[in-house]
Amino acid sequence: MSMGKNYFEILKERGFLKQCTDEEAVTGLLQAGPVSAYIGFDPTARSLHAGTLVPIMALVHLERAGHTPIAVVGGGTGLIGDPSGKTEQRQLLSREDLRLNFDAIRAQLGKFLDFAGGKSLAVDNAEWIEPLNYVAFLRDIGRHFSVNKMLSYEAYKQRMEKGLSFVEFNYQLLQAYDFLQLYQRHGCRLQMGGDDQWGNIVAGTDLIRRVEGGQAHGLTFPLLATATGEKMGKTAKGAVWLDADMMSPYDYFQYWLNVDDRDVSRFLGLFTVLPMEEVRSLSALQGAKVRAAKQALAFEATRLCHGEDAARKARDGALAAFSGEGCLDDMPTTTCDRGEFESGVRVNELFVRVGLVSSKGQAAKLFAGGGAFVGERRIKDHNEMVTLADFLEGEAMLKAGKKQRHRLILRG
RNA sequence: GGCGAGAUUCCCGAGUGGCCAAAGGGAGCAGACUGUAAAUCUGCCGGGCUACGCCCUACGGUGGUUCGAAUCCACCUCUCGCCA
Repeated sequence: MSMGKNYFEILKERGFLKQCTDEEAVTGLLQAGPVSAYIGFDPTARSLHAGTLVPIMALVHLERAGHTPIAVVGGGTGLIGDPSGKTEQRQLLSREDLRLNFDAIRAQLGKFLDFAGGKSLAVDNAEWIEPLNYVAFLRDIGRHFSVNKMLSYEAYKQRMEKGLSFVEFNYQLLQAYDFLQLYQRHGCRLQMGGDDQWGNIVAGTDLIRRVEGGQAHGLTFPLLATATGEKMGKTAKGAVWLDADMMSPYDYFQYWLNVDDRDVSRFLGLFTVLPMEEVRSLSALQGAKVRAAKQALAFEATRLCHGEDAARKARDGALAAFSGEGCLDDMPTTTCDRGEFESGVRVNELFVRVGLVSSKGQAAKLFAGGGAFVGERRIKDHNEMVTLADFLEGEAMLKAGKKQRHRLILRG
């Protein structure tokens, strides 16, 4: 089979690479033919969020390069909880919760990767971790680990201050064991992950060498923060979820459109599959033109997560709401009975009903700040009424701040 | 197991009997300026409501002292440090 550009080069030029066990060896491995490589995903929530998008995209590129991605959703390790980079002990999840999370996350990854067609694999490490026998594990696997060495890792040092339970201390052994299992079962030779996973990844390559005498490799991605120093994927309303029920494609699109200018270039490389020539030319845009780059970023990111149709709708809706182009039907819209506006409807109730604010109290704060509009009319008081006079040809635009808009349509 | 220190709102961090929904900073939201950007300045910033007032919930947990407790007492839980 013919391979295009080396996957390693792709990672490098798109900004995915932080550390690698052996650049030359990995390049060679990838050059030689299709390779299985894996990344572990934490099943601690019902949905993945924008913070886990970097590893997901790394697998997307891997699949596109003709290799075989393996997504390990840690049903087994999830029972323990990775202490890396955490300052406090993780809450342990029940098996049932993990099961539900696992199914949801696998379905979500399935939007990015081709599990159905067999180009990518999704596996649950509970398969080999749950049956483990303690004594056998200690004897066969545990003997390869040096406590002295583990204690010297930066990942554990932090926790040495705060306290680290024995359960968590064992996490690294299990992740290394995952790698070993994947090496044996699927010939997996490469593990990738966030840079906080470095220690765990290297532990896996060591274990494979000791147990199998085999050579495996690891590489890590930089841990992303936005230009303002925030963790990726957080907004006022919470995480930027990849699940359409938890965050609509329209809002997802808006999230990417509103990123800081300084992040656009980097994000285009990481979160789209646009060719690098295009990424570079978009990144070169200056001033107000940066918005064109953001449009591309938002569209591509939304397309990958929610599909072409949803992305188009999100874009058209956003255009309609903010620039008068696009299609009004694709922006958030609520249809109301004409009758209720004859006598008038209280603004605060209206804003709550269409979901622009979460409660009347929130509405009151918005009004006090001067951030609410019905059409061109600024709302200052929660007792104001919205009547037929506020509608133009049966429609009215509600605004909450500069970035949230909602369309009302009269019926009857 | 012993001794010492500690647990405050999304995060950091003040607060030692009423003036405490709790200083200050960060984050966030809103306004002005802009490009649905940044920086800057201004306002908001536990929640709800029949809203210039009322009602819930909150300073690790439980109980107590008091007219009144984040603040005092007792016990418990967890964390950190030293010792075993």
